[in-house]
Amino acid sequence: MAHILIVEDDFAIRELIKRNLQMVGHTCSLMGDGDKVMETLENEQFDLIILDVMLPEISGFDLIKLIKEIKEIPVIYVTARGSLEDKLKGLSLGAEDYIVKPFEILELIARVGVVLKRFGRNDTVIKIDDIEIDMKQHIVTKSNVIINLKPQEFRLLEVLVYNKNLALSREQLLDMAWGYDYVGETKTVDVHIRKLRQKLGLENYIKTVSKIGYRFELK
Amino acid sequence: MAHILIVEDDFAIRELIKRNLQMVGHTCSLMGDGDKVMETLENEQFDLIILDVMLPEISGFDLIKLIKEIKEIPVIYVTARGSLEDKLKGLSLGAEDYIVKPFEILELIARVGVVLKRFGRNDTVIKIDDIEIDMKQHIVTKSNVIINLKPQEFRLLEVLVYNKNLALSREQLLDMAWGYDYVGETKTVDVHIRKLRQKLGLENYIKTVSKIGYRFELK
DNA sequence: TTTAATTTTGATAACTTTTTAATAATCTTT
DNA sequence: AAAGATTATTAAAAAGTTATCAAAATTAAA
Repeated sequence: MAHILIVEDDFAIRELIKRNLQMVGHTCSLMGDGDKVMETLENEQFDLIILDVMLPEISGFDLIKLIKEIKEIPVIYVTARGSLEDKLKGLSLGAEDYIVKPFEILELIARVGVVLKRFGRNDTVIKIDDIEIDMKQHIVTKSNVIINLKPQEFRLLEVLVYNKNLALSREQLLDMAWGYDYVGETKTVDVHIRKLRQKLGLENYIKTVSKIGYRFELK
Repeated sequence: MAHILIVEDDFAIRELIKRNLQMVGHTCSLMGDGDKVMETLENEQFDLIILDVMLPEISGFDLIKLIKEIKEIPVIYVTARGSLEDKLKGLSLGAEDYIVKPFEILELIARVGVVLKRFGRNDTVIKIDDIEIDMKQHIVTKSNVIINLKPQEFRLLEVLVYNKNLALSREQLLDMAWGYDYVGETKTVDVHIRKLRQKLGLENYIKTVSKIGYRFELK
């Protein structure tokens, strides 16, 4: 999927972000301070930077400015402070989004997804064994045969793929694939999961996590 | 359709552009810097060049100048968001259009289409089974019988053909075939789709993508 | 200005998708 | 191993979307 640079001085948070982004298939490089960011950007291609604005040496805001001068790369910045002013400052400097600590890890993943999509850097075709999911064409094939998925099945599949290897509760799945304002039973998730397993032969990939929900297991 | 040269130093963006132009049927050659552009142009025929103005070795603006000296070939240049001055500079040097990063991929495809059309380099006749669409003359025939399409029906057909295999929402279709400033119901798209299907017997080609819109499926 | 042609809208029919609810199967815990 | 709880499976009901038609509105032409 995407290659992401994480610049964050707190070791625990750095690792937390990395672990979770890796779990859904991104690759990550880590940095504890802003010193070598510009240098690294010269030599390595990234699809996205996640940047703490409270760094020991250099202000994250200054860094955004520098990054934007040399590269057309999206930045999501992480801020502890709550002031609206700070948030706007980062955005006006060209950051694509921000997130406030402490944050929900699923929210971070979702924002990363949105930004990557906006920048057209995420995969439009995902392959699992003989299954191909083409996000742009809205077509799913298995062994090159088109499998007709209902719209809601497709959305659920997207969410599962995008959050692969994470255990997702039925409520989370409803939020993400049906929308936060959805009202209805969680049972409908089960029924849709069944359809995906059946139509795409994903019995070995979509695992039931008892008492919680489901997890899409991918290498 | 057309053969397009993409000169862009950012690998991800280069591939992104290629992928999408190929999806709608163009062929592409890629270059990471401006060094060999002139040389390549001597040996290979292109219908269009997409050129990043921020290249490592040579300025894209200088390149436009050089290209225009030796060839009658349209150039669309890609520039980071910025000054009006820059945009005008490229146009005054003879570029046909420009696009600002980060860009919507559909917008790029649309601009490529417009420029190719203006230069008369895109296919003027497209064939689907027994249907022939003459883009230049605005004439459509089925089994050599002229089918009278209303102007708006033809514009919609053009957009569908030009974005073949992509799932397009009613809103996107309105933007592209009716114009971004169009105000009105999306229903009118449905009615025009019906007309095209009916008049041209395209029931098996223009697929409904439930909850999204339509997709024109071609080989 | 009147007439003709085109486009849009709104009503309803036809169809598709989603949800629910009931029952069977499976898993967990004691 | 049995009871209790959770999940799988089905199919019918409900909800939602798209297709179709023709009248109304708009635009262009005479």
